[in-house]
Amino acid sequence: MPELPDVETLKRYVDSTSLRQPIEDVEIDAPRMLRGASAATVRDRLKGSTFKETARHGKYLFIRLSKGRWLVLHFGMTGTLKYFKDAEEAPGHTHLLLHFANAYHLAAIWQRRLGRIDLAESPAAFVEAQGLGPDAFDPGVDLEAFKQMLRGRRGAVKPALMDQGFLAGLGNIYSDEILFQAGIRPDAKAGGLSGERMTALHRAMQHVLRVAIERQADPDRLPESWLLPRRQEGAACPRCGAGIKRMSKAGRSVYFCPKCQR
DNA sequence: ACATTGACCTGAGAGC
DNA sequence: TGCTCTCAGGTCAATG
Repeated sequence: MPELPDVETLKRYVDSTSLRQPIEDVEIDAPRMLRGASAATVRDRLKGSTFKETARHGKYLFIRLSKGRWLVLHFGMTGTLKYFKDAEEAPGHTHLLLHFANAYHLAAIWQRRLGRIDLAESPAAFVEAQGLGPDAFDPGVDLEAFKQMLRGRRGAVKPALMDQGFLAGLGNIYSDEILFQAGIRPDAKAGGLSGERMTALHRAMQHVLRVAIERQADPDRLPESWLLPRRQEGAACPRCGAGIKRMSKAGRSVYFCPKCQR
């Protein structure tokens, strides 16, 4: 699930459910997912805090705690959040569970344990320490900045888009979608794209992210004209009807239309 | 600098 | 039904 639009949706979910509620108790069972702060430190910091505000950078969600510092969550491939009332509703694979004073609960769930829980002084400090590039949806990444960044890359365009140190937030699914909408082959050289194609790529990136966020990153609500609902080998390209191709690259599947993307 | 591979985890779906 | 195999929206380290 969690690429930039999914994490933005989770951020808004926290905003609409969990702000300003005192946290009365905390359960953590996530040894491998804690890399910076220990479970005890995270628990102490959360317990008795409220959530003051949220922020997002790339695929990371940050939540400012009233006792100071920010909770950092990364959702890996299967992570998500659930806010609920009845304790019996606690989902399986919950690795962080907060009990609010209003008797509601917030569960952070990772079916596969690929994810991260941490504390940071600030989102900016974390982004710096982690070596993340600018957020892909940041207006500061305007066309000129984007072109400048691409020109410095020698490799293929898809790995560049997915490189969190280059641009933060895009993963396998959305980078395929953006390249599809821009009409660019995933294995085209990033730095060798014409100015026109870089412009198309930038426009597609903005468009895909904006629409996906508007639709709460729900695959069932994304436009039929997108590649996303047909990411399977041989499916009909929504634009030209040709068969969608699948390639394996760096251990991940790449889907594209060989006719529309050149 | 860049690309590839395997490891980390668990579950779903396909094929037999 | 049950087994085995492959794959899944991410990242990191190690290797060519």
